[in-house]
Amino acid sequence: MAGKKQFDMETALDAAMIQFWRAGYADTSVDDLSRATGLNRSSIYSSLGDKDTLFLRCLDRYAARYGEKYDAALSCAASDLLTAVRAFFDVTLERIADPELPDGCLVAQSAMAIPVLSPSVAAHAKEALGFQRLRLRAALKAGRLTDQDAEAFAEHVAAVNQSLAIMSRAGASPAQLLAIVGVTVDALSQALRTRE
Amino acid sequence: MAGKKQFDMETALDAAMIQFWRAGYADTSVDDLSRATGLNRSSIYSSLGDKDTLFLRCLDRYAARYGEKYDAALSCAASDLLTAVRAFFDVTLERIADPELPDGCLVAQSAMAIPVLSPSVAAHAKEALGFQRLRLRAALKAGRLTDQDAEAFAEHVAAVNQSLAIMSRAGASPAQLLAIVGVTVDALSQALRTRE
DNA sequence: CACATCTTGAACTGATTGGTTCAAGATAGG
DNA sequence: CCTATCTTGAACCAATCAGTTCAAGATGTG
Repeated sequence: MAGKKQFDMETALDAAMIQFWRAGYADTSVDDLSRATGLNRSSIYSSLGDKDTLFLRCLDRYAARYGEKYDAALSCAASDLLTAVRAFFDVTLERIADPELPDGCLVAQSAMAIPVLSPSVAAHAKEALGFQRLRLRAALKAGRLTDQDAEAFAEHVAAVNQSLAIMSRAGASPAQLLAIVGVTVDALSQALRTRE
Repeated sequence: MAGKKQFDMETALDAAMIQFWRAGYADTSVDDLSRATGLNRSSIYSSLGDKDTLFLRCLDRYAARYGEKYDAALSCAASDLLTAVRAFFDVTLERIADPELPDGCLVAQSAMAIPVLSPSVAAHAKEALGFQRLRLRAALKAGRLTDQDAEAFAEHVAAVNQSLAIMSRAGASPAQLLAIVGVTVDALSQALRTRE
């Protein structure tokens, strides 16, 4: 079988992304990637690059895909900040609830592995986390929070969001995850109420 | 050199623990452990067991050591819950601030790697996280929180505490980490105030 | 001094790692 | 039908992995 592309690049990249997402960089071998994508070993190198390059592409793919969703969730921040932040967390909660996808978060996992990742991969992971904070800071300022509160809440919400990755990996139930974000949402609600 | 023990077991275990803590299970080879402990390869197997056994010992060691500190921090929960929770977070923040120790948290890192860890190691990691929640739940109930609030805050505080591991790995500053826990502490303070 | 005890370094096994190469074969366009 | 193009599987490489074994040597005790 040959002549034309035998596989769909997007599907293959998704499969590789999910493999990295589930097992992490260190615990994913090129053979694992071959099995996950259904692609031949040599096809991976010729079409997707070496392990490092491919991981970078998957990380960026992940950040772009869910970054868009987070952006969309926060788009109503100016008119209804509380709903926006709830929607922000929902992006994560729904992703975790999806049985097709691994638990956790590729960015969180990569951040955790930074001391043993290549500099460029580490930089991309940091960048993805930093972008998340920027997103949140902008949304919180667009809401009715003071600059100081917006900064603090941006750090907090980003951190709580990442904590869902750890907790879901450890087998936390949807109810437990909801309790985690609930306290944060209540705190935000309270902060908004006192400033009315 | 021989005849009597040439190395201090406690020092060696600490060195191994720190190596796992920094690089994680998958990214730590037995040679790394040999280098970190200063022990010979064969000494590791004869004195500390194989990689899996040693990792388990390090994980338990870590959980016991910091578990005690968390317990001590929460001991004043009944009389002053807010101070207790602040002290709880301080255990983590001080550990992160210690330049002798890696950033992050061995338990958080192990939890994140659960899908690729051996069942027994995964169980210990889950157990450590579960114990943390029990600790917190007991403390929050001993304070003046309702059962419902205590449950939710226990999940939340445990999660935020773990999030510090991710954020510190990604290079968050002490001020950023403080902002993260600040929102939680404020929320707890608020919850206590409304119930007075 | 001599013995028993323990550590050490080094060698070794078999499996797996990331990475590369290439002949064989299947296909599409001419 | 023929040819140029591409994928495929398999083999190969050097390096590293976890794990084991053992002779050599150093030590404290008797």
